[in-house]
Amino acid sequence: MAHLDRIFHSLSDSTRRAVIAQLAHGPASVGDLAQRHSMALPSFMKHVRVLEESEIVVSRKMGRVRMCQLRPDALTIAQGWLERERRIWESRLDRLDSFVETLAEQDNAHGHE
Amino acid sequence: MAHLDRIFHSLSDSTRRAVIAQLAHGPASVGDLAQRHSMALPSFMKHVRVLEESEIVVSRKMGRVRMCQLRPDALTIAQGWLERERRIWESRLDRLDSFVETLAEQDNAHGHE
DNA sequence: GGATTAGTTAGCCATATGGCTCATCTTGAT
DNA sequence: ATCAAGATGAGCCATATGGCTAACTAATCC
Repeated sequence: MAHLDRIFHSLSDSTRRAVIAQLAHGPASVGDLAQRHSMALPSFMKHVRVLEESEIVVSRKMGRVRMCQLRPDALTIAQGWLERERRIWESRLDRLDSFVETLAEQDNAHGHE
Repeated sequence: MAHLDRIFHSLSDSTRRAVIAQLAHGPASVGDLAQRHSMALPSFMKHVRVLEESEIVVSRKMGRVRMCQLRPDALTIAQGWLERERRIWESRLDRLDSFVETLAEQDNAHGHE
């Protein structure tokens, strides 16, 4: 599960989430992305690399500019995991509800409303 | 957005994701949870604490046993963020499609610049 | 009461993270 | 040909993370 580790780790930093949010609106160069975050470029580059290693972002160099963009399926893996767990959790709550209902019915067995 | 930071950080560790997965099936004590992960209890407790600080898990002590359970809205915040970003990203791709179509049409009409 | 069980606290350690600066390299503009 | 711009590489630093052991507390069991 090292991939999920990397994906969620990427998402755990607000700078990187901001980069994702920005890239959701369209491709941008490292410089463009860096501008909004008052941070030295080498520091910022580390974030870009983290995003690339988690396969959320791809980039390629055109001239001296590196253009970055989101991968089409960037967030679906993370969403998939969350959705699966939530489903399990909710189906359990449903069963629990009906279990509680059953209990309630049994409880009412001798005093029907 | 320190809260999102903490949530995604919690999710970035496979031990903690396993705990969430287990808790999705129902409450469990710290001991129950720890058993499957060959790890010293104090190490494991740190994970539990991380999960509590990110408000994914709540626990309360009954006797000498600490019972843990998922919070009902545990994963919705993370899902919400992911869903918002994906929506932006996809609506942009839609616009881009029509933009490319438009370009193609113009290209056919006038030639290039 | 004494032993056992389930956590908890404290502290150690190696590595990872996230920031910085300074030096370098490549490309684009003049 | 030179210079500026956009990255990139190397390396420093403080703090955080994730593991451990050992010692302690508090509930339960015999």
